Amino acid sequence: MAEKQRRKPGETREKLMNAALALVGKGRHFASLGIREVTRQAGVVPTSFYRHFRNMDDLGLQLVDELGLVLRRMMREARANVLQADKLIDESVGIFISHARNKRSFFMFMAQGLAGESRAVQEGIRSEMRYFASELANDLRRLKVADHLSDADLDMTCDLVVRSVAFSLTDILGISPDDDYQEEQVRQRTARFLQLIFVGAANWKSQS
Amino acid sequence: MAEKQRRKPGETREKLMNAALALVGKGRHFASLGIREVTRQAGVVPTSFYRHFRNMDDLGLQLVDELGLVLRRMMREARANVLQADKLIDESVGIFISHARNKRSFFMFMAQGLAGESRAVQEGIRSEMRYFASELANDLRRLKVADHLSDADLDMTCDLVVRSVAFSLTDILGISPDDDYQEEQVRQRTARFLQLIFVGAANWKSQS
DNA sequence: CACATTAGTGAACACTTGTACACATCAGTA
DNA sequence: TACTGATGTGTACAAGTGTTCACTAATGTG
Repeated sequence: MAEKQRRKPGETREKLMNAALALVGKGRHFASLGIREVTRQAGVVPTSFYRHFRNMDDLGLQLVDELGLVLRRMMREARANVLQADKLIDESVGIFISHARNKRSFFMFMAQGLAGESRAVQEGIRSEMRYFASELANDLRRLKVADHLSDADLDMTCDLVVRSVAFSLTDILGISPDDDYQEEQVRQRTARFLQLIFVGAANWKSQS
Repeated sequence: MAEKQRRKPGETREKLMNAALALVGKGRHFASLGIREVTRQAGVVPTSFYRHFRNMDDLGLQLVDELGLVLRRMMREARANVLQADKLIDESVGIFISHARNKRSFFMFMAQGLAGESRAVQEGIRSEMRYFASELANDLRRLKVADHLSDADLDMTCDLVVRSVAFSLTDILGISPDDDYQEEQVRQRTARFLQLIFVGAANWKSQS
């Protein structure tokens, strides 16, 4: 018989969430996962699932919360490493891509959730993106690199930046994790997208 | 007993594809659909499915082909209606949004497929987007609105434009189909994204 | 008109699924 | 120390799943 003990509270909970992520990382779509499948992957009996989650949507929501933590950690790292404003774009894109590589499953889950079938998960991820964009706007304000922009215009710019980077996710996640050449291509293209946007922002309202 | 007759070739095929789209339109994710579910919605016996598709992925691929037709029709309409270059953005975004409203299920399928679980569907949708971007680049070249840009830079700009519009899909599809106010918000925001990008393109390379 | 092909049907299969129930074990607290 | 609630286990079941098979009706071609 399998031993039954609860070493730490929430250990199985974590196992279940990791199992779901692992399946997503293997190419499965979150919406197609079932309770039994997840518990099997976690090495846990199906009924244990209900001790921690009401259903798969609930698990998805809690994954969104963890995703938030991952994103915040990434932002903190970016803030610590990006010192000079002129390297800002390249450094940030680099950090993003390396996170997308390390936490591949998490970011796959994020990309899926944007058009997923749970409205709540969808809204959660959008909310994370909005937060990210507003923090980016604050940083730029602090760096005084966009003083000529109104708050609303700066917000819009950052929104577009975040969206563009998020879309690049589908590029990165679509290529093999060890295809360094293609990864470099994506990195460069994403960086140029952002440069284009910032050139637009720099010249915004000066015309018209 | 139900009558059994084959009035037109491919009638059931169409019924199955429409059934899948209908379920997607109701909020289900394509990856979570099953053969039985689709045939039930189509009012057809499960075995009929195999007369037309090998599996759900196959159905998805054929939906991508039809999606291509929808996109091409949209592009043709845009070309016919956008006469003056200064209204180009607003008109195009308007046409896009009205199509997204009319063919809601199709565009939901597209948004889902970008991060779906079938690599082939994913690649198909990306391919449609690339085609769209390259056609857009051709149009802009013909209009001579971006003569100072190299071909590669124009391609990149159009790529970013298409991505931004595609991302707006998740905005539009997330709101209720009859929420005109929110739809107008999305329309304006998307248009401003594109304006920002084009301002960037107009000033590209003139600096640095 | 005869015939091969295509498209549709229904029954059957072996599995998988979500969920409920009763029970066992642990951790902390009074 | 004895109790209590949280957590984990095993069994069970009805419903749903993908797929195969043999059969039938309609179609288009010779």
